[in-house]
Order: sequence, then C-alpha cells, then structure tokens
Amino acid sequence: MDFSTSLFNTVIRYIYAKEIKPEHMEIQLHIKLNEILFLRNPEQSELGKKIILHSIQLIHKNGFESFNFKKLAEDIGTTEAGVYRYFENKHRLLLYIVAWYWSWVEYRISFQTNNIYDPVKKLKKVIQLLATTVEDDIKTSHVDESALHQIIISEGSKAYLTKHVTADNKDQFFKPYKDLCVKIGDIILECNPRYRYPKSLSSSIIEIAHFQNFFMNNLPSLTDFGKDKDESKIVLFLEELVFSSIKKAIK
Amino acid sequence: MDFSTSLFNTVIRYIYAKEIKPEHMEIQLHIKLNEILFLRNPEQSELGKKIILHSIQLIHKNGFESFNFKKLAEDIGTTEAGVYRYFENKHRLLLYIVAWYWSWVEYRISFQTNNIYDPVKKLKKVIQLLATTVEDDIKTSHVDESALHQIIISEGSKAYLTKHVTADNKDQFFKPYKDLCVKIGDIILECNPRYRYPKSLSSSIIEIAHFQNFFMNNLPSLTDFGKDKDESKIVLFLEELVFSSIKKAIK
DNA sequence: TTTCAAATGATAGCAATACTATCATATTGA
DNA sequence: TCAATATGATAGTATTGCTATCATTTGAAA
Repeated sequence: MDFSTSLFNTVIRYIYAKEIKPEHMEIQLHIKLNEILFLRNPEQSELGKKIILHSIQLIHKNGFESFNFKKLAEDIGTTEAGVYRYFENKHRLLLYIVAWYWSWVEYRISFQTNNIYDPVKKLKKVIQLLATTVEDDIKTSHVDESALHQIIISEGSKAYLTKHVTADNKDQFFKPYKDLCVKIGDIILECNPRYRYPKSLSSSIIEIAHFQNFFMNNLPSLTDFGKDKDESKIVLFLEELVFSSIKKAIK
Repeated sequence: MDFSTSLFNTVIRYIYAKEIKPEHMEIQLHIKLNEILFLRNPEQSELGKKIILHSIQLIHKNGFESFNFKKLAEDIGTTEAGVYRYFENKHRLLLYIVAWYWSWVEYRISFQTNNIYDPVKKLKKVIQLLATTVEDDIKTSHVDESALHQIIISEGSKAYLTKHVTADNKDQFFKPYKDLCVKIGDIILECNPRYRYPKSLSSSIIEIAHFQNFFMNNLPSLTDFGKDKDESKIVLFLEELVFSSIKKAIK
C-alpha cells in the first residue's frame, strides 16, 4: 500500500521523532475536509485541535442537546468567541465531526479491504467494520475515535434530520457519507451486478449497524441482542440480511 | 371485527350526529395513552386538542428544532403558560406525538391485517403500511395523520436519541413503539418460527422504511429511488430484503 | 531583529429560549 | 349556587446563541 497516495479526502503523514528510530516513528492520519465546513481550519492550530478533542468528549458525555459553545470554551480554557471563530454554530461543528468520521471510516475500509479481491469477503469486512467498536489501527492525535463512534451512533443522524438538509447537501456537507455509500454500493454490485438496490442497501447497512447498536444498549427489547449485548451478533444479523438478499437476486 | 373491543392502547368511539342517519354516523378513533406522557390530558379539552393539532402543523412546517411553546401558543391564541399546563416541555410533547403515532399504526395494522391468515401476506401488508404515505381510513378530528407521518420520518428518532433515553424508557414512553415491534416480530415468526432475529428485523423494517423515505426525498443519492421518488419502490426493496432473509433462514 | 498581520483573550451586550410564578377571570359540574 | 378547575394575562429569571469591540500575544517575513 502506497501511503503517500491521497485517498479521497484522506492524507497520510509521516511523523518522525527527532531521532529517527523505527520504534519512534508514528504514522499519523490526516483527514482533509471541505473548507466550507469551518470558518477556520481546526486542524491547523492548537486551539482548533482542542476544540475538536473537547467537543467530542463533551458531546459523548452529555449529548448534543446539552452541548454548547460556552461549556466547550470553559472546558478548553478559552472563550465562547474563540470557538465561534472556528465554527459558525454547534450544528456546523457536528457536521464537521460527522464528515470527519465518515472520511475516516472510508479510509479504514480502503485500508482493511486492500488486497481482498473476493467481493463477498470485502463486504463482510465492511459490515464488520461498520458494526463493531473501533479499535484504532492508525492514531490521530486529536480525535478519540472510540468516543466518536459512539457519538455517530447517538447523534449522527441529527446532522441531516433538519429542515436545512437540502441547503447543507448543496454545500457538500454530506459528501463523505455519500462517497462511502457509493463505495459500499460498488462492492455490493461486485457481488451481484444485477442487484437492483445497491445504494439503498448500502445506506441501510450503515444505518442498521448504528441503530441496532443503539437499541441493543438503550432499548434492548427492540433487538435480539439485549441479553449479552454482543456486537458480533449484529454482524451476523446484518450478514444474513445482506447476503440472502443479494444472492436471492442472482436467481 | 368487534369495534367495541379495546385493542391495546386503542379505543373506538361511535359518534352519532343528532339525527341518527347512517350517512351521518362517524366512527372516531380514540387513542388512549399512558398518563405519564402529559401533565393534563390533551384529548380531554378543546385547548388540549388544539395543542396537538397545531404542534403537528408547526413541527411539520418548521421542524422540531425551531419549534417552541411560545410560537405554538401564539399560533393557537393562548399563552405559553397555558401550554406548559399540558406538557412539561417540548420533548415530552414530541414523545406524546410519537407514542400516539405508533399506537395509531398498530391499530391500523390490526385493522388492515384482520382476516388475513397467511403470515406472508400479513407481513407484506405491514411493510406497505409502514413504507407508504398514510391515506386515512378512520379519521381523528384533531390529528393530521399525513403531516404526522412526515414528522415521524424526520423527527421521530429524536424522541429516543437522547441522554435520558433510559429514564424515559423506564417511564414507558416508548411502549407503543415496542408493542408494535413485538407484533411485527410475531408475524415474522409466523412466517418462519426458526428465524433468529425477529425483533431486530422488525425494528429494522420500521427504521429503514422511514429513513429510506427521508433519503429519497432529501438525499436521493443515498437511495435507488431518487429519480421517480416512488414509495412503492421502497416497499419492493424492503420486501426483497425481508423475505429473502426469512426464507433463507428456513433452510 | 524588527514588524506587521493574524490569532487569541477578555469583556460586554442583546435577542430569543425555556421555563416558573402569580393573580384574576371564566367555566362547569355536583 | 358554589366551589373546584381551567384558562388568561402579565411578569420575571436564568440560560442560550449569538455579535461586537478592543487589547494582547504569537509567529512568519523582511
């Protein structure tokens, strides 16, 4: 795998410790996002990175509804006005975080399905990546990917469930999510070129993975996974759902 | 069908015009909800019914985020304090509306699947009812069921995507949704008693029906229905997904 | 090393939101 | 008819979601 290649929105940076020894070398992932998502790029300053890190922590802890820029500023040790210089409002910050997440997921999928040529195996890997808790492969200094995953499950859909979704869509805020859907849709078509609903199945896999996880942990009677709360069962459920549907369509 | 039977949360009332002529007879549906959902029962006063009617209109028009009790009160011609006498806050009002909706859907399903004994046909009917725009069979005077359906699609998940979901669940706020899931899960098991994920499939059908509709109308590239925006295609997608999965599991 | 623009900090203020409280009046039902 | 209950009218308060201004620090170019 060529790490220097820019992959969609993703760029890999080599970060070396001052004395270059292999064990001190870190590979850092850098996600490049659409400029319209922010007023000032949070990846390019210490304050900006703190804003991302602490908003993920705060939203994870207290939820998006009770989250606001005043609390965030206090948490960071800066002022409300300081945060407003980076993001217009908290919804834009959520859009940024969500876009970052989907870009990161797409990168992970590319990385983890690399050199897998069987589309069925590839799709299984995708389902597993979408439906199980992240274990960091490549670290990013200022993002807690595990907390982020939880946030996307509980708050992610609020990014688009608004009256201004059409305007936001025109501004390309959902591009990473849409790119990911296309990518998964293509794998589905590789499995069965005659399957009629690749994009709908793709978005359904993503959404089911998330809300089955949410239900399992919060409203367990809406699932069959309530007892042991085992994510791998969500994977099995999804695999059965997806592959029986794709295969049936072959006939 | 015995209309006098109380069905889960649902009660049917006969309303007669003063002169009893068949064409003046109306059958009115009355949904009885858990008392904890409100401070004062909105079904039992004119003001209460206005609150429900106008909040559905306002949320439908401007979305839940921009909705508040001041605007609602102005719309109705009462005062903010007046609304607070019925509902603690706007989230509780949303919970009420959502609970009402799911009770109503369960009633519709019971009504429309009555006398269908083939579980596959029954499940098809359920999918069709969940995934297509409501056409009122039985009218309720103070609820616009069609606007309500749109609200549930765009705002419904916000009812449970909160940090207090566990507390709300203990207070039984989600009972109608859970009852419906059980009911659909039972039909799935009738189709195939050995299917392993009846509840997860049930909640997935409901959620997919809704967000595929939302995506189709707002982020069409996430679906395969963007061009003609035809709800019946969502039904076909869901049927293929559901029945291939259930049937495969039979083997 | 200066220097000048950009980023940050500190403070203030304002309109809207999310309530709570109080008292007067209307209604209605026992 | 009278007493409880529902509604109306008004006021007030803490918090939220911003915007504006000016002073200070930082950092990169000259």
